[in-house]
Amino acid sequence: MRTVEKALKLLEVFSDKVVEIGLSDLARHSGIDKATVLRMLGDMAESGLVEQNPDSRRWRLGAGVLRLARLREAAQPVTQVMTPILERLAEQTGETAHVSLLSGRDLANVGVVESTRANRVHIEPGLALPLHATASGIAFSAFARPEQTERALARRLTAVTGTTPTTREALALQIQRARTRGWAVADQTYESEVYGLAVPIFGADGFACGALAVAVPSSRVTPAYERNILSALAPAALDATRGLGGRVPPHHQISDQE
Amino acid sequence: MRTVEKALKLLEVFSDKVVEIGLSDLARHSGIDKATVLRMLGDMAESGLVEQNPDSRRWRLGAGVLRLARLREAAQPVTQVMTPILERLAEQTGETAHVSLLSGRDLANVGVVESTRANRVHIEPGLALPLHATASGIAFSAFARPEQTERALARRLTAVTGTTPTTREALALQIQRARTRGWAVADQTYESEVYGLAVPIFGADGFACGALAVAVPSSRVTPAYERNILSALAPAALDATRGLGGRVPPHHQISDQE
DNA sequence: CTTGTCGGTTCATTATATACACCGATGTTT
DNA sequence: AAACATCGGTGTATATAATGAACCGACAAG
Repeated sequence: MRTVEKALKLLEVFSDKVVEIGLSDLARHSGIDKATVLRMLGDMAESGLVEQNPDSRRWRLGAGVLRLARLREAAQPVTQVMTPILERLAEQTGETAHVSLLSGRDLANVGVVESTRANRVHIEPGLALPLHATASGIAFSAFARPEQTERALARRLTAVTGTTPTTREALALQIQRARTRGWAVADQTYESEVYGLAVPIFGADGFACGALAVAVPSSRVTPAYERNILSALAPAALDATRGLGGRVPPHHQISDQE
Repeated sequence: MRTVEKALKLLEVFSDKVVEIGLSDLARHSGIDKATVLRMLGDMAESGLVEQNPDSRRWRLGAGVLRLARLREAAQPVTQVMTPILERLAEQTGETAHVSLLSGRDLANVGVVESTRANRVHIEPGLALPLHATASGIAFSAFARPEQTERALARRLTAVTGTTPTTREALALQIQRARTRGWAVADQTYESEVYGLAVPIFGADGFACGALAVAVPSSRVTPAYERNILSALAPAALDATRGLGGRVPPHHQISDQE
């Protein structure tokens, strides 16, 4: 594997659970030799991507990622544009709304507004969503550039829950259904007891660049509830696409019937 | 030079001026062979650090940086904590306030609130501030871990303007003055006609981890004006240190006399 | 005292990054 | 329209940089 790729893969250990990690832990986790990991961390620290806690000697994400995010946000204000859209969507549906964009192999969750209800779905910020196991991933894949869709289909499809599509055929069917409807559904394919509804967000080229989604506790889902969410998702997705400088392709529409 | 370091150095071309860049341009700018640059970009795209505009085939920062920033922000909410502090500081002083944290070799600007006055200092988000040429850099270096201070002094000190300190002795003097005063000043050492005042922000270890600063058009500076800004900076820096979970070392104080 | 683990260093081996030449496509100049 | 330049991207022999096992001192637990 390429060295740069390996080094950047190290960053994937970080999550809301793992905020800091020691050298040996990281080496074990990544399967890379300690000496190599240390050198990579040193290189990444030079550019501020990671930093070392001087007391514990453990490593964490560095201030450089904030700098890069600000640069990107100045060039294209995704967070700024999406926050009010997510807030309205969460308010209208009473459920957790989130937005994700293509980031390498997966969709990166780049914005969440949680429901205020006691029984709600929690989505951790910065989570990487697998394309085949989430409503967002299906909605994206259904309207992405053909080569992106093919990549999603060609990957090894790991079962996250019992209902995750794991064959190319099953995933292709989901994508096809999403393509005709204009939206995607994921019934506990990523987390049990979580039901997801998602619609694509389009880029300037008229292909999907991400997805807008609402996540609901399965227990609350009824056909009427679902229709209500979709009727809020459709205009929100349009706002999102326009706000990000994208273009909805002709003939695209969100049909609110099964 | 190490490969990972070289690859990450490519990210430094991006700024508010350069939002997208083509392969050949990037190769020329970095002095690295086109083929190598392309492979590095491919590796970084895999993890979402950069992405390719499918139409222009040019490269830009990817959604992955937003994901990483959200992860870090969830672990330590820098932006969230600093925004109200900056807003109050900008309001109290009527000038542009900004905060920066150590990120690799330099300080990374991770938050700005601009003055509302017509004649004001503009600071671009995500800017990397050289340690020797800015008030923030001096304030940081004066209270940083000794090895950080030494690194700052040992570097090649490039003249950015006519008044930038370029010898180790000149820089050491500035740092020493900042250490006794508790704050640093930079009179047009980075941008002409910009006067900077900065105070350190401390980490949990009692050493500086960044700086809080106010930037003023030189024409407005008088001793009284400066004192006024310092009296707003001092409590703001205390709030910042505490808000970020840091600890102000004993005996540290900000003296408002020259 | 023994044992295990930590972060970090060293250095011979080898796998990987590199640079050159080259490609077809696109755009400019003459 | 012919000639030329530049673009993004590819293939490959070569050389450089990544690698991993052994080792270090420090620390903690038993």
